[in-house]
Amino acid sequence: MEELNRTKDIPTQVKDPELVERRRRQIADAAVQLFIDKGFHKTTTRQIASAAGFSIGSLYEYFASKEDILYMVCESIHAEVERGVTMAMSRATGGQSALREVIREYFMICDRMSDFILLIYQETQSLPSQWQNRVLENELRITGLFIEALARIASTGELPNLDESSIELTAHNIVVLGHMWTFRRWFLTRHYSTEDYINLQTKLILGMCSKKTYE
Amino acid sequence: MEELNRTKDIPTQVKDPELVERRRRQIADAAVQLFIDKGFHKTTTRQIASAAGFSIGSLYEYFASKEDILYMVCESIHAEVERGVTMAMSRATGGQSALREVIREYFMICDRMSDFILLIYQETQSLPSQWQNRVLENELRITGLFIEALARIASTGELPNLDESSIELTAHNIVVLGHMWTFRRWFLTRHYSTEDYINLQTKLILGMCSKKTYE
DNA sequence: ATTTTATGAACGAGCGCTCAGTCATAAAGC
DNA sequence: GCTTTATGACTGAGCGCTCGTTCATAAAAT
Repeated sequence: MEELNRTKDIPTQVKDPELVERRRRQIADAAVQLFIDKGFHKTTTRQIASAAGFSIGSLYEYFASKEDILYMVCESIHAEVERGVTMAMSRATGGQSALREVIREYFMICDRMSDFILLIYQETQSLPSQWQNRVLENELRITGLFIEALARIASTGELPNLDESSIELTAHNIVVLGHMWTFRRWFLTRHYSTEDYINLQTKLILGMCSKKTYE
Repeated sequence: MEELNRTKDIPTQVKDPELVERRRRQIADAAVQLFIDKGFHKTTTRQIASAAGFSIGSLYEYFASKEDILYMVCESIHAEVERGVTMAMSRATGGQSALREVIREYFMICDRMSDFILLIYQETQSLPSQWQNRVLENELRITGLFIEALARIASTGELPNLDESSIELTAHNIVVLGHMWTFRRWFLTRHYSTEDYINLQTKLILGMCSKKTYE
């Protein structure tokens, strides 16, 4: 889980910035697991402090509120997802199969980060609204990566019947169908392996993009 | 919002069953709005009672716990969605365009019930686990309606290249892409009207179902 | 010696839930 | 018909407790 510049905005009492970053990461790593296991509201600040290996007092040297901790957790999660997607895209070769590869990598990230992504779905609403917006912006930025990738592929002449609007919506669809693997996991894993899911969804998504439509 | 037989399982002190039903509906209607506005955890039992026009004491004559109220709210929401989908399906004519119609009706339901569907995504985790399972079963039953509908259409020879697995996953996709309109509303409404969204998604989903695939 | 960081007891607001009591209505007794 | 008793829906002050947060103090670092 990675520290972000964004978290500069969270106020602290402590002077040494390097220490702040180290401790915050320590706290966030402890908190995220508790949030996943019990939810934000049922996790107490004392539990977070002790899981991170500090006193409750110290915790409040590094964060001004419990919600700040949640915010940092959400930021870290999105940062990791974004990092993964960006890497996958820079690795991907061009053309039609680039899309397959990117989808595969993205779905693998969703698989690996299931619990974390689910947490964002469930607890974003618990954030103060200015931070809710930040989290939604993150979601949008990640979707934007897919829009760019699709546009790049479309500009090479593949995906002939996708206009701009369709490209944008398809990007959202891909992102959300990745999330679907996380929030319908309880059911989907009974019927599909990760591989099956990726292959089948890839087939369906490519069907979305690359053919004549009924009008 | 509709009362369900399912809620028989919720215990009560009150003898008259008709009164129980009336009062519970009254409480649920008040509670759902509070839950949507402030979330389950930030809504207090006193607020629910007073919004329903009772004392806190009475509230506990009809429900044994705050979580019971959330459970009933979730059940009512799913009941209404299921009712809508079932009606749409019985109305739908046969053939290719039946799918279009059903998707349209379902997406309209999602539009109308946005806040409610979002609530289920956010607060199902706050339920005791046996009731969580009930809610997930509801979600599955609704998906099942789409599986049946797709199977019916496929059996007429339309949708040639959908095997059983693809039909099932496509049903999940349709359900979730309807939900997407609710949980990405903050962004999607900036770019698409409800009509645009339905038309574009319908085009993309039909693309999923009805064409040769790349292998 | 002074500044910075760490501690955990203490605080008090707020929570879900209870329960002794009220009161309108209905049944029973006369 | 009138009085008494029984019923059960309804009330709300208050209990017991948990929680996020603070702050006086100690320890460590410089």
